Amino acid sequence: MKPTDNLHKKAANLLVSCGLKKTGPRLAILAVLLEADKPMTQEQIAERLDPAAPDKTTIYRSLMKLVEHNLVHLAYIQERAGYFETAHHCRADQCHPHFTCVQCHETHCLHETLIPDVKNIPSGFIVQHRQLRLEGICADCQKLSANGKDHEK
Amino acid sequence: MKPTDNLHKKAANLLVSCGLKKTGPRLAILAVLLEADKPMTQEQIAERLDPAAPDKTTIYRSLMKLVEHNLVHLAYIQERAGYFETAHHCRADQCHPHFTCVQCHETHCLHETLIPDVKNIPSGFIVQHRQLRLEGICADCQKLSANGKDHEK
DNA sequence: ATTCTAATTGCAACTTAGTTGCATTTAGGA
DNA sequence: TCCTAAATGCAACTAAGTTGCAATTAGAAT
Repeated sequence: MKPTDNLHKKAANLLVSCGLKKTGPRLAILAVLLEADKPMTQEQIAERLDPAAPDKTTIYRSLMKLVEHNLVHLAYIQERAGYFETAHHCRADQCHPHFTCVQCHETHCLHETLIPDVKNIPSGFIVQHRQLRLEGICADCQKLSANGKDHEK
Repeated sequence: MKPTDNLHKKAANLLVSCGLKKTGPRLAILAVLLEADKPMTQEQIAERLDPAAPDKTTIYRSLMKLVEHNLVHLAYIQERAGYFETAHHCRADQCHPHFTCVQCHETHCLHETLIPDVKNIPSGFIVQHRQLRLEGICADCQKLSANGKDHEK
């Protein structure tokens, strides 16, 4: 049994549980996102699926449907491109935070990190969801700096 | 003394304090952002400055310079457009959170709300800055719902 | 005040992520 | 197997933001 089979089965279950049709593009896209377990752009998904990738329009429309049914989230936008990820380990009131390194611009999911409650919210606002982005220096870039190597762009 | 004069003076001081040239476009753009005290797009800035608005390229380049020198932040991206705001009441390690209403899609700055410290960050990551986005229902939309008026799109 | 130069501006052409309209195909219930 | 609403693919489009370059200008040097 190929590992892909598992992912497709998982993807199929997720689609069914939302009452969505199990179409080829949706299964493929969801499987890719489940396997990657990190945010991806439409383009990256297409590359991953090459040469059998669905049309770009279909990918976008599929992603929208999946977001609509809460199977996928738009995690963040970087360089004008949206990054999507599966929502299967997110809570209703928060996803995990995302950490972006200011040197190498890589973004990491902090699956284990909880977003703390926020105090002092002005009255009148009902908060349903919180999203946290962190910036700083990742381990790799710290090592590079420690080695005396400057690697500015 | 027109209120605009104050803003221009403030803007001029900020530019000088960063060693930036006091050019017409920069003064105008900064003054607009200082006056609005909320995030604006390039287009909104241009509208505000109409008919004497600088070229769109100039606005973008000015904003980039201002961001570079930490006078302005890219607060968030919505509908594929970047929203910029003055950084003059932000701390180095965090800005204020932004609250977006899921019904009317208005975004509000929560200037008084602090972003709490985050626990459980995997070792290896040095966090320099945190950014929080909140989603929920704003006071206006709560009132509308209470009045029994459905105003879905 | 005048001169000089690097920085800034404006314009036009471009890039590209994402969208729209429409004809064709298909999933899945009847 | 039939049927229909939903989904797909393609081509044309939209619009935010970028790039190259020639003309202008802020502000330091003279």
